[in-house]
Amino acid sequence: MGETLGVAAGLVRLSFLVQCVYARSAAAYDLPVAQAQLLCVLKDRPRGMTELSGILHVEKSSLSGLVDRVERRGLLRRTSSLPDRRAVIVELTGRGKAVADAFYDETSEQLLEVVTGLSAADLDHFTRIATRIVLDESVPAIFGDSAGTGVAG
Amino acid sequence: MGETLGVAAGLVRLSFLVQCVYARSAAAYDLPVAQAQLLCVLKDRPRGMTELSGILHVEKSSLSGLVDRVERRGLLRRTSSLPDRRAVIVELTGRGKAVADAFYDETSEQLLEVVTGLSAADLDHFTRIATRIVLDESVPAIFGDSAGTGVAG
DNA sequence: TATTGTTATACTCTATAACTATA
DNA sequence: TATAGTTATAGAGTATAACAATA
Repeated sequence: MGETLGVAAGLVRLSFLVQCVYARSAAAYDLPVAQAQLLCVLKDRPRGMTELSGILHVEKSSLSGLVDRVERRGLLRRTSSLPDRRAVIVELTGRGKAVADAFYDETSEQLLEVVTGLSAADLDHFTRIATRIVLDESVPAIFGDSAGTGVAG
Repeated sequence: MGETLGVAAGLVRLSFLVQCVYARSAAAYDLPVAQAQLLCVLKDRPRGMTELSGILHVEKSSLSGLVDRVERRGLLRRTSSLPDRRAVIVELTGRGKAVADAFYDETSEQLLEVVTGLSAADLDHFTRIATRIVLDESVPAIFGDSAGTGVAG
Protein backbone atom coordinates (compact mmCIF):
# COMPACT_ATOMS: atom_id res chain seq x y z
CA MET A 1 0.00 0.00 0.00
CA GLY A 2 1.14 3.53 0.62
CA GLU A 3 -0.66 5.54 -2.03
CA THR A 4 -2.82 8.09 -0.29
CA LEU A 5 -4.65 10.94 -1.90
CA GLY A 6 -5.42 14.14 -0.06
CA VAL A 7 -8.96 14.82 1.11
CA ALA A 8 -9.69 17.11 -1.83
CA ALA A 9 -8.46 14.67 -4.46
CA GLY A 10 -10.36 11.88 -2.75
CA LEU A 11 -13.57 13.90 -2.80
CA VAL A 12 -13.24 14.98 -6.42
CA ARG A 13 -12.37 11.54 -7.71
CA LEU A 14 -15.06 9.86 -5.65
CA SER A 15 -17.51 12.38 -7.02
CA PHE A 16 -16.33 11.61 -10.57
CA LEU A 17 -16.89 7.91 -9.93
CA VAL A 18 -20.39 8.49 -8.60
CA GLN A 19 -21.22 10.70 -11.58
CA CYS A 20 -20.06 7.94 -13.93
CA VAL A 21 -22.20 5.32 -12.23
CA TYR A 22 -25.16 7.69 -12.16
CA ALA A 23 -24.73 8.57 -15.83
CA ARG A 24 -24.42 4.95 -16.88
CA SER A 25 -27.55 4.07 -14.98
CA ALA A 26 -29.42 7.02 -16.47
CA ALA A 27 -28.30 6.00 -19.95
CA ALA A 28 -29.71 2.52 -19.31
CA TYR A 29 -33.08 4.25 -18.90
CA ASP A 30 -32.43 6.43 -21.94
CA LEU A 31 -32.33 9.49 -19.70
CA PRO A 32 -29.91 12.42 -19.71
CA VAL A 33 -28.45 12.98 -16.24
CA ALA A 34 -30.29 16.24 -15.63
CA GLN A 35 -33.63 14.63 -16.43
CA ALA A 36 -32.92 11.65 -14.20
CA GLN A 37 -32.03 14.03 -11.40
CA LEU A 38 -35.29 15.89 -11.82
CA LEU A 39 -37.23 12.63 -11.66
CA CYS A 40 -35.47 11.72 -8.41
CA VAL A 41 -36.34 15.03 -6.81
CA LEU A 42 -39.98 14.61 -7.81
CA LYS A 43 -40.05 10.95 -6.85
CA ASP A 44 -41.56 11.49 -3.42
CA ARG A 45 -43.62 14.64 -3.84
CA PRO A 46 -44.61 17.34 -6.33
CA ARG A 47 -42.68 20.61 -6.26
CA GLY A 48 -43.03 24.15 -7.48
CA MET A 49 -40.72 25.61 -10.12
CA THR A 50 -38.98 28.01 -7.76
CA GLU A 51 -38.53 25.23 -5.25
CA LEU A 52 -37.03 22.93 -7.90
CA SER A 53 -34.77 25.72 -9.07
CA GLY A 54 -33.36 26.03 -5.56
CA ILE A 55 -32.95 22.31 -5.03
CA LEU A 56 -31.23 21.64 -8.35
CA HIS A 57 -29.23 24.87 -8.36
CA VAL A 58 -30.34 25.91 -11.82
CA GLU A 59 -31.96 29.13 -12.98
CA LYS A 60 -35.70 29.06 -13.41
CA SER A 61 -35.31 29.74 -17.11
CA SER A 62 -33.11 26.66 -17.50
CA LEU A 63 -35.56 24.66 -15.46
CA SER A 64 -38.43 25.61 -17.76
CA GLY A 65 -36.70 23.87 -20.65
CA LEU A 66 -35.72 20.86 -18.57
CA VAL A 67 -39.29 20.40 -17.37
CA ASP A 68 -40.48 20.84 -20.97
CA ARG A 69 -38.29 17.99 -22.17
CA VAL A 70 -39.31 15.61 -19.42
CA GLU A 71 -42.94 16.59 -19.92
CA ARG A 72 -42.61 15.82 -23.63
CA ARG A 73 -41.57 12.30 -22.62
CA GLY A 74 -44.78 11.95 -20.69
CA LEU A 75 -42.98 11.52 -17.37
CA LEU A 76 -44.35 14.58 -15.59
CA ARG A 77 -47.11 17.14 -15.85
CA ARG A 78 -47.54 20.76 -14.89
CA THR A 79 -50.43 21.52 -12.57
CA SER A 80 -51.59 24.92 -11.49
CA SER A 81 -51.59 25.86 -7.86
CA LEU A 82 -55.04 27.05 -6.88
CA PRO A 83 -54.06 29.47 -4.10
CA ASP A 84 -51.51 31.32 -6.25
CA ARG A 85 -52.43 31.38 -9.90
CA ARG A 86 -48.91 32.32 -10.96
CA ALA A 87 -47.39 29.21 -9.47
CA VAL A 88 -46.93 25.87 -11.20
CA ILE A 89 -46.80 22.51 -9.48
CA VAL A 90 -44.73 19.84 -11.18
CA GLU A 91 -45.65 16.23 -10.53
CA LEU A 92 -44.74 12.85 -11.98
CA THR A 93 -47.18 10.91 -14.12
CA GLY A 94 -47.77 7.23 -13.44
CA ARG A 95 -45.11 6.33 -15.96
CA GLY A 96 -42.82 8.97 -14.54
CA LYS A 97 -43.19 7.54 -11.08
CA ALA A 98 -42.45 4.04 -12.36
CA VAL A 99 -39.34 5.19 -14.23
CA ALA A 100 -38.15 7.25 -11.27
CA ASP A 101 -38.53 4.34 -8.88
CA ALA A 102 -36.82 1.90 -11.20
CA PHE A 103 -33.96 4.31 -11.92
CA TYR A 104 -33.55 5.06 -8.24
CA ASP A 105 -33.40 1.41 -7.28
CA GLU A 106 -31.05 0.48 -10.09
CA THR A 107 -28.69 3.36 -9.32
CA SER A 108 -28.69 2.57 -5.62
CA GLU A 109 -27.77 -0.99 -6.44
CA GLN A 110 -24.94 0.04 -8.76
CA LEU A 111 -23.59 2.38 -6.11
CA LEU A 112 -23.64 -0.36 -3.52
CA GLU A 113 -21.41 -2.41 -5.77
CA VAL A 114 -18.88 0.38 -5.72
CA VAL A 115 -18.39 -0.04 -1.97
CA THR A 116 -18.52 -3.81 -2.09
CA GLY A 117 -14.87 -4.13 -1.17
CA LEU A 118 -15.24 -2.35 2.16
CA SER A 119 -15.57 -4.14 5.47
CA ALA A 120 -18.90 -3.76 7.25
CA ALA A 121 -17.25 -1.50 9.81
CA ASP A 122 -15.63 0.74 7.20
CA LEU A 123 -18.82 0.93 5.20
CA ASP A 124 -20.75 1.91 8.27
CA HIS A 125 -18.22 4.50 9.30
CA PHE A 126 -17.98 5.90 5.80
CA THR A 127 -21.74 6.20 5.45
CA ARG A 128 -22.03 7.90 8.77
CA ILE A 129 -19.39 10.50 7.92
CA ALA A 130 -20.76 11.13 4.44
CA THR A 131 -24.23 11.61 5.91
CA ARG A 132 -22.80 13.95 8.49
CA ILE A 133 -21.10 16.14 5.88
CA VAL A 134 -24.14 16.22 3.65
CA LEU A 135 -26.49 17.19 6.47
CA ASP A 136 -24.03 19.73 7.91
CA GLU A 137 -23.81 21.41 4.54
CA SER A 138 -27.56 21.33 3.96
CA VAL A 139 -27.25 19.51 0.67
CA PRO A 140 -30.70 19.32 -0.95
CA ALA A 141 -32.55 16.01 -1.12
CA ILE A 142 -31.66 15.26 -4.73
CA PHE A 143 -31.49 11.53 -4.02
CA GLY A 144 -33.15 9.54 -1.25
CA ASP A 145 -36.33 10.44 0.49
CA SER A 146 -34.92 11.21 3.91
CA ALA A 147 -33.63 14.41 5.42
CA GLY A 148 -32.31 17.49 3.75
CA THR A 149 -34.26 20.08 1.82
CA GLY A 150 -32.17 23.18 2.23
CA VAL A 151 -29.93 24.84 -0.28
CA ALA A 152 -26.23 24.03 -0.20
CA GLY A 153 -23.84 26.85 0.65
CA MET B 1 -29.09 12.81 15.74
CA GLY B 2 -31.11 10.02 14.20
CA GLU B 3 -31.21 10.98 10.54
CA THR B 4 -29.16 8.54 8.54
CA LEU B 5 -29.03 8.27 4.78
CA GLY B 6 -28.24 5.03 3.01
CA VAL B 7 -24.86 4.59 1.37
CA ALA B 8 -26.22 5.37 -2.06
CA ALA B 9 -27.96 8.58 -1.01
CA GLY B 10 -24.87 9.62 0.91
CA LEU B 11 -22.68 9.08 -2.13
CA VAL B 12 -24.97 10.91 -4.54
CA ARG B 13 -25.52 13.89 -2.28
CA LEU B 14 -21.87 14.12 -1.37
CA SER B 15 -21.07 14.03 -5.05
CA PHE B 16 -23.60 16.82 -5.67
CA LEU B 17 -21.95 18.90 -2.97
CA VAL B 18 -18.50 18.39 -4.45
CA GLN B 19 -19.78 19.30 -7.91
CA CYS B 20 -21.26 22.51 -6.52
CA VAL B 21 -18.02 23.50 -4.84
CA TYR B 22 -16.06 22.60 -7.96
CA ALA B 23 -18.42 24.57 -10.19
CA ARG B 24 -18.35 27.61 -7.95
CA SER B 25 -14.58 27.56 -7.90
CA ALA B 26 -14.44 27.17 -11.68
CA ALA B 27 -16.85 30.07 -12.11
CA ALA B 28 -14.54 32.20 -9.97
CA TYR B 29 -11.92 31.60 -12.66
CA ASP B 30 -14.44 32.19 -15.41
CA LEU B 31 -14.15 28.58 -16.47
CA PRO B 32 -16.84 26.09 -17.43
CA VAL B 33 -16.50 22.89 -15.40
CA ALA B 34 -15.40 20.76 -18.34
CA GLN B 35 -12.62 23.19 -19.19
CA ALA B 36 -11.44 23.35 -15.58
CA GLN B 37 -11.38 19.58 -15.49
CA LEU B 38 -9.26 19.44 -18.63
CA LEU B 39 -6.81 21.91 -17.11
CA CYS B 40 -6.50 19.74 -14.01
CA VAL B 41 -5.74 16.65 -16.04
CA LEU B 42 -3.07 18.51 -17.99
CA LYS B 43 -1.69 20.21 -14.90
CA ASP B 44 1.11 17.75 -14.32
CA ARG B 45 1.93 16.50 -17.80
CA PRO B 46 0.94 16.78 -21.47
CA ARG B 47 -1.40 14.13 -22.86
CA GLY B 48 -2.52 12.79 -26.19
CA MET B 49 -6.09 13.20 -27.42
CA THR B 50 -6.98 9.52 -27.17
CA GLU B 51 -5.49 9.41 -23.69
CA LEU B 52 -7.52 12.45 -22.61
CA SER B 53 -10.63 10.94 -24.11
CA GLY B 54 -10.18 7.87 -21.93
CA ILE B 55 -9.42 9.82 -18.78
CA LEU B 56 -12.32 12.23 -19.10
CA HIS B 57 -14.76 9.67 -20.48
CA VAL B 58 -15.74 11.76 -23.49
CA GLU B 59 -15.68 10.91 -27.17
CA LYS B 60 -12.71 12.16 -29.12
CA SER B 61 -14.99 14.29 -31.25
CA SER B 62 -16.33 16.03 -28.14
CA LEU B 63 -12.81 16.45 -26.87
CA SER B 64 -11.73 18.16 -30.08
CA GLY B 65 -14.19 20.96 -29.42
CA LEU B 66 -13.31 21.19 -25.75
CA VAL B 67 -9.62 21.48 -26.55
CA ASP B 68 -10.47 24.07 -29.22
CA ARG B 69 -12.25 26.26 -26.72
CA VAL B 70 -9.51 26.09 -24.11
CA GLU B 71 -6.92 26.68 -26.81
CA ARG B 72 -8.83 29.77 -27.94
CA ARG B 73 -8.42 31.08 -24.39
CA GLY B 74 -4.70 30.67 -24.73
CA LEU B 75 -4.48 28.14 -21.92
CA LEU B 76 -3.16 25.20 -23.91
CA ARG B 77 -1.54 24.38 -27.23
CA ARG B 78 -1.55 21.43 -29.56
CA THR B 79 1.85 19.96 -30.36
CA SER B 80 2.56 17.25 -32.85
CA SER B 81 4.11 14.03 -31.74
CA LEU B 82 7.25 13.38 -33.73
CA PRO B 83 7.25 9.57 -33.70
CA ASP B 84 3.63 9.31 -34.88
CA ARG B 85 2.60 12.13 -37.16
CA ARG B 86 -1.10 11.43 -36.67
CA ALA B 87 -0.93 11.99 -32.94
CA VAL B 88 -1.42 15.30 -31.16
CA ILE B 89 0.07 16.22 -27.81
CA VAL B 90 -1.90 18.68 -25.73
CA GLU B 91 0.02 20.77 -23.23
CA LEU B 92 -0.68 23.80 -21.08
CA THR B 93 0.78 27.18 -21.93
CA GLY B 94 2.45 29.23 -19.20
CA ARG B 95 -0.81 31.01 -18.50
CA GLY B 96 -2.66 27.73 -18.61
CA LYS B 97 -0.32 26.24 -16.06
CA ALA B 98 -0.78 29.27 -13.79
CA VAL B 99 -4.56 29.12 -14.04
CA ALA B 100 -4.60 25.36 -13.51
CA ASP B 101 -2.43 25.62 -10.41
CA ALA B 102 -4.46 28.48 -8.96
CA PHE B 103 -7.75 26.74 -9.67
CA TYR B 104 -6.48 23.50 -8.21
CA ASP B 105 -5.29 25.16 -5.01
CA GLU B 106 -8.43 27.23 -4.60
CA THR B 107 -10.70 24.24 -5.16
CA SER B 108 -8.72 22.08 -2.76
CA GLU B 109 -9.05 24.78 -0.14
CA GLN B 110 -12.80 25.11 -0.66
CA LEU B 111 -13.20 21.35 -0.38
CA LEU B 112 -11.23 21.29 2.84
CA GLU B 113 -13.72 23.72 4.31
CA VAL B 114 -16.48 21.26 3.56
CA VAL B 115 -14.94 18.72 5.94
CA THR B 116 -14.01 21.29 8.56
CA GLY B 117 -16.56 19.97 11.01
CA LEU B 118 -15.02 16.50 11.18
CA SER B 119 -12.71 15.36 13.93
CA ALA B 120 -9.14 14.63 12.92
CA ALA B 121 -9.79 10.92 13.36
CA ASP B 122 -12.95 10.95 11.26
CA LEU B 123 -11.30 13.02 8.56
CA ASP B 124 -8.40 10.63 8.42
CA HIS B 125 -10.63 7.60 8.30
CA PHE B 126 -12.87 9.14 5.68
CA THR B 127 -9.97 10.09 3.47
CA ARG B 128 -8.48 6.65 3.73
CA ILE B 129 -11.73 4.95 2.72
CA ALA B 130 -12.43 7.37 -0.12
CA THR B 131 -8.92 6.81 -1.43
CA ARG B 132 -9.40 3.08 -1.16
CA ILE B 133 -12.64 3.14 -3.18
CA VAL B 134 -11.19 5.41 -5.82
CA LEU B 135 -8.07 3.31 -6.29
CA ASP B 136 -10.02 0.04 -6.22
CA GLU B 137 -12.26 1.32 -8.98
CA SER B 138 -9.38 2.69 -11.03
CA VAL B 139 -10.81 6.17 -11.18
CA PRO B 140 -8.66 8.27 -13.51
CA ALA B 141 -6.41 11.01 -12.11
CA ILE B 142 -8.73 13.86 -12.91
CA PHE B 143 -7.66 15.76 -9.79
CA GLY B 144 -4.46 15.44 -7.81
CA ASP B 145 -1.14 14.37 -9.13
CA SER B 146 -0.84 11.06 -7.31
CA ALA B 147 -1.91 7.58 -8.23
CA GLY B 148 -4.55 6.47 -10.68
CA THR B 149 -4.45 6.61 -14.43
CA GLY B 150 -6.76 3.80 -15.43
CA VAL B 151 -10.23 4.01 -16.82
CA ALA B 152 -13.16 3.61 -14.45
CA GLY B 153 -15.39 0.59 -14.94
C1' DT C 1 -43.65 46.79 -6.72
C1' DA C 2 -42.40 42.08 -6.06
C1' DT C 3 -42.84 37.35 -7.46
C1' DT C 4 -43.78 33.27 -10.62
C1' DG C 5 -42.78 31.46 -14.56
C1' DT C 6 -41.80 31.66 -19.72
C1' DT C 7 -39.49 33.14 -24.00
C1' DA C 8 -35.48 34.76 -26.73
C1' DT C 9 -30.81 34.33 -27.42
C1' DA C 10 -26.25 32.62 -27.23
C1' DC C 11 -22.84 29.46 -25.79
C1' DT C 12 -20.94 25.08 -23.87
C1' DC C 13 -21.02 20.24 -23.98
C1' DT C 14 -22.09 15.89 -25.85
C1' DA C 15 -22.67 11.90 -29.13
C1' DT C 16 -23.00 9.77 -33.87
C1' DA C 17 -21.48 9.49 -38.36
C1' DA C 18 -18.51 10.61 -42.05
C1' DC C 19 -14.09 12.10 -43.15
C1' DT C 20 -8.64 12.83 -43.63
C1' DA C 21 -4.14 11.48 -42.78
C1' DT C 22 -0.89 8.38 -41.11
C1' DA C 23 0.53 3.70 -39.57
C1' DT D 1 -6.93 -2.36 -42.43
C1' DA D 2 -6.51 0.01 -38.22
C1' DT D 3 -5.64 4.09 -35.56
C1' DA D 4 -5.40 9.37 -34.48
C1' DG D 5 -7.83 13.15 -34.83
C1' DT D 6 -11.23 16.46 -37.07
C1' DT D 7 -15.58 18.13 -39.02
C1' DA D 8 -20.61 18.16 -39.58
C1' DT D 9 -24.75 17.87 -37.42
C1' DA D 10 -28.16 17.69 -33.96
C1' DG D 11 -29.75 17.91 -29.41
C1' DA D 12 -29.36 18.74 -24.32
C1' DG D 13 -28.18 21.94 -20.77
C1' DT D 14 -27.10 26.40 -19.04
C1' DA D 15 -27.23 31.54 -18.04
C1' DT D 16 -28.70 36.44 -18.96
C1' DA D 17 -32.09 39.53 -20.19
C1' DA D 18 -36.63 40.79 -21.37
C1' DC D 19 -41.27 39.66 -20.82
C1' DA D 20 -46.26 38.28 -19.11
C1' DA D 21 -49.36 37.41 -15.50
C1' DT D 22 -50.52 37.54 -10.83
C1' DA D 23 -49.81 38.97 -6.00
